[in-house]
Amino acid sequence: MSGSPAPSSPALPAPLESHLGFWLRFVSNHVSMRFQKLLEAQSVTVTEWVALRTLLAQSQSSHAALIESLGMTKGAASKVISRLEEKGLAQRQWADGREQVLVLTQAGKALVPLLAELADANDAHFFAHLPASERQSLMNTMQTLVKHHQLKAIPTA
Amino acid sequence: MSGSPAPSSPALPAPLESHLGFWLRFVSNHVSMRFQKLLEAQSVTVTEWVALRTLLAQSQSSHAALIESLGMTKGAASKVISRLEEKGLAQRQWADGREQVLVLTQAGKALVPLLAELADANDAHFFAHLPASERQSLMNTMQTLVKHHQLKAIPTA
DNA sequence: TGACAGTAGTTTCCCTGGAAACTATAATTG
DNA sequence: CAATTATAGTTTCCAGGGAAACTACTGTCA
Repeated sequence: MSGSPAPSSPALPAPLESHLGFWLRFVSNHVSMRFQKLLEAQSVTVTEWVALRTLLAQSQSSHAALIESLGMTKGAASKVISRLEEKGLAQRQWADGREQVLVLTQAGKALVPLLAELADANDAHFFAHLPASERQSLMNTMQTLVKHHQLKAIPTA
Repeated sequence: MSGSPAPSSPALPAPLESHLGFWLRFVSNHVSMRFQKLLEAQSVTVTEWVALRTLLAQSQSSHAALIESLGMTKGAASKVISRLEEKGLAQRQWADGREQVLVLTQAGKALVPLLAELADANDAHFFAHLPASERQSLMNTMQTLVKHHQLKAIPTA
């Protein structure tokens, strides 16, 4: 019982907490969930926010561009756009027969700055207490990862 | 056109990419999704993996403890456990009348090391190319965040 | 020009998870 | 000891997202 470790148990598997992916998922989930709560009052989801913000930036953006921003499948993206249309925040416009262009409505344009404040507040809540250098490192690391792995849309989309 | 910025546009809202939360979510989603793909061959989800790994560590763990590890509501946790039971990987045991204890089955115990290898591989795929110091910083930052905000179970659970 | 491959976007089906109602047991208090 | 309250866990309902089938248009090439 008190001897050396049994040779038949070849080292326990690494604990969950040893994985960066575990921590990223854990923190990220909490950040998103808190943001979702903030957005709730505006009846907007996190995904919809990302879509709206993307559309504001690109003024008129293709469906394909949105998929890339959202990092989701085209099917899901299509549904997001439908929701935004139902809420009167965005609109589909058919350019030529096959490709479509998306634009924010007036209501959409008006809403984005308001939501942006919530986004700022949420990010500040979670990260403002970190020293600036640490925030910068984190940002750099994330961007490095995205670049290195060429993370864009979902690979299987 | 070339003068100073129009005073009527009171500064555009911060872009999505300026938020750490955005990057965390983006990277984390990709990490989880790739891991999900790896687990798929074993018919196990990421959540189930977290539960299994937790149960291995704590040998016998309460439902409540699992909720904390999983970071999800008790309802969802209950369903995860049901799935694990259906798959013959874990088992509920009623201690006294109200609290329940969860244990891995033989099959569960046998499966965990295999899944652990996949977890290691996935983490390595995403993070191994980073210098060790950067990995360490990232880990530290995540843990600081968890501690600072006391992130455990879902606040509203 | 007509058949066929390719592409953009939508729809359907299914699974997962949160919210909250519900069940069953335990603790409290008169 | 009964009645009430609190707590552990389950179930039901609903929303969001992936997979893949489907629709509709656009080439391309014989």
